[in-house]
Amino acid sequence: MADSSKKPIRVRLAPSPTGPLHIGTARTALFNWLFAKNKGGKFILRIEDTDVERSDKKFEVDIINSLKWLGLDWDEGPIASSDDEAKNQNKGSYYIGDYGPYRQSERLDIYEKYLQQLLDAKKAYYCFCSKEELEEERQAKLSQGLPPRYSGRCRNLAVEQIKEKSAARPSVIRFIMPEADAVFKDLIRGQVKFNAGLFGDIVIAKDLRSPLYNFAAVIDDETMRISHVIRGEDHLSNTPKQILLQQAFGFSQPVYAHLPLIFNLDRSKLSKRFNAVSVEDYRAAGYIPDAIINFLALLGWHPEGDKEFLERSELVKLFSLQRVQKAGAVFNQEKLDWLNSQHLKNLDIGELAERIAPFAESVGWKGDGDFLRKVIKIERERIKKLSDFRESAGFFFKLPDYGSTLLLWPRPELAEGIHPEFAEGIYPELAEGQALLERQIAVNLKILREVLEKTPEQSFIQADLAAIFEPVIEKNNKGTFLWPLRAALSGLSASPGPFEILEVLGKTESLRRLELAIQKLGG
RNA sequence: GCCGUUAUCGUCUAGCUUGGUCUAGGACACAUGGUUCUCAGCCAUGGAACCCGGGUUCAAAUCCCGGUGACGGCACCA
Repeated sequence: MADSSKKPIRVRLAPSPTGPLHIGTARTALFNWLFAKNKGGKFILRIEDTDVERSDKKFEVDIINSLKWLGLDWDEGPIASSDDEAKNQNKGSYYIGDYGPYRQSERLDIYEKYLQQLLDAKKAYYCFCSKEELEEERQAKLSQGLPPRYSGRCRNLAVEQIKEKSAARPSVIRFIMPEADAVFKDLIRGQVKFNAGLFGDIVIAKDLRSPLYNFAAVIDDETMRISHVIRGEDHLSNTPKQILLQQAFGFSQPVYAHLPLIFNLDRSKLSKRFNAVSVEDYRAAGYIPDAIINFLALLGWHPEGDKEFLERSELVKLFSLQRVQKAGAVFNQEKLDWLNSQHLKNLDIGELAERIAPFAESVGWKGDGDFLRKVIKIERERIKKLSDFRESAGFFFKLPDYGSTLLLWPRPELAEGIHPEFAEGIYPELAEGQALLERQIAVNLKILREVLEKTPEQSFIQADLAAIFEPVIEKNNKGTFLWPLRAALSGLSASPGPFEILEVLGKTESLRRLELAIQKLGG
C-alpha cells in the first residue's frame, strides 16, 4: 500500500447526471471542497455518465449551475467554474485541468485499454449468462439464506465456447474477485474490513466500451491522481470492490472518508416526500447559498467551540475530517430557516436587493432599486427566506383589500372573544359599541391625516415622524392611534411599525392610504 | 437472509482517544416573561437526552462483553 499522505491533495465530486443536484450530493461536494480549500488541495468535478439510458445533458447543466450557485468552485472539470477561469482555458482543450477529459463518456478509450489489460491478464472474463438465469440464481441463494452472489459459472469457458456464445447472445465482463479480505482505513470510521469472497465476480463492464461504475471510478481516481475519496456512506460497501480492482492493476490506494447520510424526519433516506431534495428547489424557496453551506456543514460536522453561525471563510479555516460525526443526520428544516434568517441579516443591502428582486417582481415591484432597498431595510429582520418577502412586504407595492374592522382598536374580536361579523346579528348592543368605536377611530385618523398633511416630505424619516406625532397621540391610548394608522398603511394585522412604513411610502402614497381608510369608516 | 456501519435532549450536536472537572454543555424548535399599537426581531428564564442488560473500577456517557434498534449495501444504477 503506497503512502498517499505525501501525494498532493486532490479530491473529487463525481455526480451522475440522472437528476438535478441533490442536497445530499451538495453536502458531499461541500465536504470535499472544504477539505481541499483547508489543505490547499485541488477540487475536481467529474461527470459519471456511463449510464447512457439514465444520463441526460440537462441534468449535467443543472448540477453545474447549482454548484456554481452554491459557490463550490472546482479547479478541474468538464467546463470552467467561473468566467475568469474560462479565459485561462488552454487553447484546443475543451475542459479545464491536466487529467481530462472529465466526463466518463469521453474517456472510453482509456477504459477500453485497462479493460483489455485485465482480460489479457485473465483477471476478468466474459460472462454469457442471461438476466433471467442470474435472477433465478439470485433468488435461489437468497432463499437459502446465502448472500446473492454470482456463481462464477462462466469463469473458465474455453476460447471456442466464448466465440460460439458471443455470436449467440450479448455478454458482460466480470472481474475475478479474489477470495481475500479487503482492509482499508477510513478517516472517519477507522479500520474497516470486508471479506470480498462474499461479493462474487462483479460485472465491471457491459462490453469493452461500456464500463460500469466500480470499474470506471477506480480507473478515473487513479488516472486523475485522486488522493482522498470523500463520499457518502452508501459507498462504504463499494470500497472493498474498488480496492481489489486497484490491487489487480497495482494502483495505489487513496485515503477514504465515508460521510454519514442525511435522513428525513422518520430516519428514512432523504426523499421528496418530506423535503425538497434538489438544490434548485431550495434556491426557488428563497434560501441563500451561505445559509445552505453553513447548514450542510453542520450536518455531520461540528467545529470546536459553540459558534454555529459560520461564514464560508471560517468554515474553510475550521474544517477537518477528524471532526466529522459517524451517525446519520436528520435534515432539520427549522434550523436551516434560522440560519437563513441569520445570513440574510449578514448580507449587505445591495446583494440582498439583487437576490430579493425576482421575488419582489412577483408581487408588483418594478424597477426602482432605491425604493426596494428602503423596503428591504425594514423587512430584512422579519423574513426567514427570500420568498417570505412576498407575503410580508407585498403591501408596500400594492395595498391589500381589507375590511373596515381591521382598522379598529381595541380589536373587537379580542375584546369580546367573538368575531365582529357574528356580533352584529346576535348581539345588537355589541354592534352598537362597534359603531361608536368606528366613529372614534375615524376621528383619530383624521387628526393623523391633518398632521401628515402639514409634514414636509423631507421629514418623512422614522425618528422625525415619531417626534412629530408625539403631541397628538394620547399617552394612555396609543393603540387607538397607532393601530389604525399602521393598519391603514399596510392593510394587514401584522406588519412593521407605522413610522417605518411612512418613511418608505412617502407623503403622497401615505395620505392616499389614510384617505381610503377614513372612507372605509364612513368618514 | 448475508455483509457492513451506527446509537447523547423532539432535531443538529459537544463531551468518549487520555474514566473523576458532566448535578452531561451549545444550537434549532417549544413554553413563560420583558421590550411593544400588531407581527417579527431582540433579551431573560424554563422543561427536555447518555438504546438495553451485564462486567471492570473507589468512580463509566466515557473501558470490556452480550443484546436490541436504525441505516446502508448485496444491479448488465451510481
